Amino acid sequence: MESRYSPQDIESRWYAAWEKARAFEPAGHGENGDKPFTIVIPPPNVTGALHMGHALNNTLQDVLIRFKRLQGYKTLWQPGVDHAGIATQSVVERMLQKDGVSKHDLGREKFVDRIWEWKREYGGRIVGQLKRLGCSCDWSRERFTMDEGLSRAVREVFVRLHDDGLIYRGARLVNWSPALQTALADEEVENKESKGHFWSIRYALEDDPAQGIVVSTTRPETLFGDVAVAVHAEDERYKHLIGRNVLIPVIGRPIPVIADEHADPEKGTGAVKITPAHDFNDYEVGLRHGLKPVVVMNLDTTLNHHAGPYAGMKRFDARKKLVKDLEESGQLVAVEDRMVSLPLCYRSGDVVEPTLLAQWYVKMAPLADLALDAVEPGAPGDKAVRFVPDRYVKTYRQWLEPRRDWCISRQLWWGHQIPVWYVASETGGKVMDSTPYVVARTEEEARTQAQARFGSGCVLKQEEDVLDTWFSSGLWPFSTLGWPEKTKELDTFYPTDVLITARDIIYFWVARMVFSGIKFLGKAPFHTVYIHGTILDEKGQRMSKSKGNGIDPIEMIEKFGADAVRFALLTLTTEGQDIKLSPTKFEGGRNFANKLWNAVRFVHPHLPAAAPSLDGLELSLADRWILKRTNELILGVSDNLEALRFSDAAQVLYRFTWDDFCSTYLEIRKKDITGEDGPAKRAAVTVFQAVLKDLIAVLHPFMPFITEEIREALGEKNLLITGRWPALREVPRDFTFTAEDQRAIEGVLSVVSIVRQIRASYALPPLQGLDVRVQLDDANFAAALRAHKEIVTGLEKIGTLEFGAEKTKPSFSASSLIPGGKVYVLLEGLLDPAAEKARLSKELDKARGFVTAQENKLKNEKFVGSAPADVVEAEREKLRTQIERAAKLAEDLKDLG
RNA sequence: GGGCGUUUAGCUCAGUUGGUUAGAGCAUCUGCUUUACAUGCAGAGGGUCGUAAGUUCAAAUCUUACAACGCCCA
Repeated sequence: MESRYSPQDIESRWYAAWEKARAFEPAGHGENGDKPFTIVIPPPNVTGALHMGHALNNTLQDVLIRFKRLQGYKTLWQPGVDHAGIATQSVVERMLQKDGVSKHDLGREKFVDRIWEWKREYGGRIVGQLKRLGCSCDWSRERFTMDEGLSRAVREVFVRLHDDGLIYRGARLVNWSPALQTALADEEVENKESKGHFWSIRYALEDDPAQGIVVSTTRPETLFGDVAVAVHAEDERYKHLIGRNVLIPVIGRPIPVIADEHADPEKGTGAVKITPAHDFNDYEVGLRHGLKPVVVMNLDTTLNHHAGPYAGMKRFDARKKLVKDLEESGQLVAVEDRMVSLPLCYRSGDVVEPTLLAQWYVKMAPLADLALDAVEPGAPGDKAVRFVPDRYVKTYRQWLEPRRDWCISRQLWWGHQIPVWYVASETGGKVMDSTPYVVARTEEEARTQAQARFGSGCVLKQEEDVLDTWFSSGLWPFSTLGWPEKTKELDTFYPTDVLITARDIIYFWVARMVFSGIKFLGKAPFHTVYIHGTILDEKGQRMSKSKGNGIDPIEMIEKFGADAVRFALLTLTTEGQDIKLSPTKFEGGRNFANKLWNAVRFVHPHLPAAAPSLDGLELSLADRWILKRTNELILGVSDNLEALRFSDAAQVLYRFTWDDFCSTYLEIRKKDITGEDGPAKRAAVTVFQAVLKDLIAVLHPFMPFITEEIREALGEKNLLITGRWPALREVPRDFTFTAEDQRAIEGVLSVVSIVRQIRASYALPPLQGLDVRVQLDDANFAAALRAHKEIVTGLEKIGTLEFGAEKTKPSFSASSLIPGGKVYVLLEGLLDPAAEKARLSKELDKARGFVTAQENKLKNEKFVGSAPADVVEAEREKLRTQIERAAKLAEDLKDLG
């Protein structure tokens, strides 16, 4: 074995071995063998490359899946990718653009073929990267949202929702992304504050141009679409104007002054222009007053004929010119700099234009209610969803509660084409808002339906729009398992268990999965949603391509190893907290792997060939102690993982491995392990091997690669990944460990600790044997420690070591306290009485300070009266020990003269 | 404006239901070529737990207010 663990050489080998063994496929063994445990991967975009957020998200999933697999569950980690409509279409469009080809040159069908080609060639990139990380997804079941089966699920859901009256087509205001030329859902719009202006413009009264009303706006170019000016009904400044007409500047079209609460007397001039076709608030105002919207902007952001002289100009050019013209004509009353909230398209960054267009919608109220009920305290078991941390229920509720209808149509070519067929022949071959349509699972079904209603000669034309990507990802927990077919997989693995994701996905995805699952399968898709934190850079900023502050997980894997990357991320994953990351954080993981590696490397030549059995061995106190600690390790890791406390689980492993197993146990038994064959050596190497076997099993979910490598070095035949979660060794059947043993090991270890402190403070070389006297208050305790003096001599270079109950302080000795006694280190010729005095005095002051505080506490009758008896007794005990400490320190101090 | 989170050692963070003399890793300092590991070993220093008030016998922990920083929504 190499003196340094080098992950690079072994990781791909083990991954291949797991795949070859089909270890990722659901199996199950033992008493849990029939119980399924399922996680569906939050499908990454097919265009995506692995970033740190993915690395964290998938590490967490892999830990749980490997843990449950070892426990014997029939585990399925369902992988796959998402077709990411907008992102993917843009990528391929950009590629074509380089060759000077537009998607329109190709036509829809050929363009979609090109995307499929692209997907086949580049789309699997992230899958390969997940493998580098060690993810044990069942790749034989990999799905893609555009697969035939998943597309069937999409059509089925569309038809069923439509039949239930939950899908409709309607013309209303939508978020229009001019750059992408598609409508967007509300969640796909990001509002960003940026510098803008507030222009105050005077509208003259129609019947008295000398009078007017000044309105303020951040988007003057929309004034051609104004249908009213609104003021507050109680606003004394404008009361008299209500009902009269004002003229839109430039074009002179008369519009009424109306009273509406949308006008806030405190804001600006208190009068606002109403443009229902281009503003969401105004749209509502328009509806309230029965005002017909006037559309002034085309989909390419040029203004239309309503804009008079500005017709044909792009929105921002028109704004610039209009402002200038208004200024010149004296109608611009004021300009104010101010921050404005700009709606931006989350993909293109373009300014979104609210636009009046016919789109397809899902009626959310009944579905949102299903999802909301799922997080109510009394929700029935199979319809209940809990969040970890539970505060995210609030985020989830906030999004669902408005029950806003969901715009699901996108003017894209890549995606699930909406399964709606217009009967074009009914409107002269053209598709118009009034054209009747049928909704069906297939074109054939559509034709049958249409012919029954419109006669055999009718001509059908399928809706050109595609569905929002989230429409299909919302079905992921069951569409991947074969729904709407009644499959065995669905039967076995639905509902799934835990969904692990990031908080920005709660809106987009989690809520939609929950109501889809309950609506179509009658059961929530998972019982638990674990929301992990966001990965940030060292300064606490989000990592992003544009900032260039990202840390590439693959680069880190190459530098430190996948296990190290995983372990570091797990250590940092405390409940829901964001993670400030820097490459140095992975060093800890790498060092940890190397530590374990070297421990194994050291003992390796001495390991017995046979499988470890504790029967008939002469187990020392250290042996029995590490066996007991191993039980605690197994329990600690299990409990923490069950509770989704990843960092705590990792911490337990780290502490055990580094402190207990390496620094303490291995150091105590070092001489025996490398020594002559005999009972001591046999016991030591066997216990080492037995503990190591359990350790690598419980460590495996966290560090799958190095643990397989070590397992192989131990000569084990079967892969660790498909092995068993270790059972606890029973006390006293397998070994004994009593309360006295615990006291004894703590006693000898505290002697070691004192010797080390004194050695360090006198700068004595590690190899200088020290003569040590340990004086205990209790002769039995002295005997118990004496029986295990080999632990002290194993950890420290000792000359002579005596344990006794007689209270004499050896001359020229440094002393310190351990619970129940004193430790003296003989330092003839070396002792520095002044330094020694200072050290002891400091200790004594501390102890006395504590005694005073403790006495005051116990003098307080309220404390003694109202605190629980066990707490009071514990405090009394503390006082007694500190009084004793103080007395002992004072004795030794006196002896120093 | 509404919601949520964070504030504990120089840095990054733990601290479960209030009951220790508040912990870890990194960094710092001292000493170690002790033949598993310098990606290491041994030891040490370092915190009035954001501020203020309150509840309580007892507060890093509960309540309220304030401050700073961050995220989400409008």
